[in-house]
Amino acid sequence: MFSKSCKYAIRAVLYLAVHSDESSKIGVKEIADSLEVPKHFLAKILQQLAKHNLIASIKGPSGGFFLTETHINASLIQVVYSMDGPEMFSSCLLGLPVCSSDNPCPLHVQAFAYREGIIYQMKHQTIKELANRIEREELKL
Amino acid sequence: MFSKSCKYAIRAVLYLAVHSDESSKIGVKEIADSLEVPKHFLAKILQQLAKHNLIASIKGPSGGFFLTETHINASLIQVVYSMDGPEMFSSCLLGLPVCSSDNPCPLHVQAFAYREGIIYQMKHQTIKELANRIEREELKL
DNA sequence: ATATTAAAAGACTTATTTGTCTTTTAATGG
DNA sequence: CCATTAAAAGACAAATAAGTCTTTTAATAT
Ligand code: FES
Ligand code: FES
Repeated sequence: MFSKSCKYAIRAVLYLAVHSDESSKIGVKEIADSLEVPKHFLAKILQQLAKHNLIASIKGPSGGFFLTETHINASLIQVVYSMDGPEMFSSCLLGLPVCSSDNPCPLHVQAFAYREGIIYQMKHQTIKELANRIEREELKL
Repeated sequence: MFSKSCKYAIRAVLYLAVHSDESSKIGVKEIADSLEVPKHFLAKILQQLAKHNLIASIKGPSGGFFLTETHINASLIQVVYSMDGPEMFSSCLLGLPVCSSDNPCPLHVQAFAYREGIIYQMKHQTIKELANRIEREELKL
């Protein structure tokens, strides 16, 4: 469903949501170590997220990555979109050229419900809310 | 979610379910043309399905691929399993090493529920039932 | 038997994704 | 200003997935 880059991106953003803020930035190394993902690969992903204004970054000593109030009140859907593009939201489970309820494939009904369910959550829940739930319920990253 | 091979495989099996039987076999060319997928690539996929006994094949003149009564009463889940292996049924949406309700990732609740929905359908519906529905509702392949 | 047909098998190429490494740029503190 | 720190940028390399092509094997009909 998601590419590896996208999975790493989601986890990294949530990690930042839980652990960082304006005054305590976090470096790639710490994130990569915590999430157990390749450091340099993650660096490129974080760069891309920063370029799309989904996370903030500052160079130099005491620099690193962090989320501002704006970032943390956004939804995860932006992250998915910036990593994997729009296809995920609209593509047919069987790879047919269009996915539509008017002209559905044999698996459309379930597939559509599945996709919409996940999208709905990612769209209508802020990163902050997710981060709170992660801390409250001690969810994995 | 599914690899391209797996998508082609599902579509090909459903195509055979609708159009073939013991007495009217179908060649790779016809299937590839109908589904608009690369012929030689599909050939390898059909070979693999045949080797796993999910479809039947006969060489030579008037040969081709087809489904027997046994094949058509099986479920699609076998096809997925034989192409993409068991990961799809058990892997975490965020790529964490294990997916479990005991130790869930932040997206587990939705991801799990909806995944189970698709798996349930693929597991408890026979290929024959699906084929009937495809003809009745004129679904795409 | 033999020519024909179509799948089986396997070698190979291309494309995409994932991962690594090095160099450059910018911010900070002394 | 200068040394240090950490992200940005970009060039590569490896791994996997997707697709192509050729040769071999088996079934059929003449
Ligand atoms: S048409 Fe296939 S999932 Fe919607
Ligand atoms: S733990 Fe991530 S989907 Fe179940």
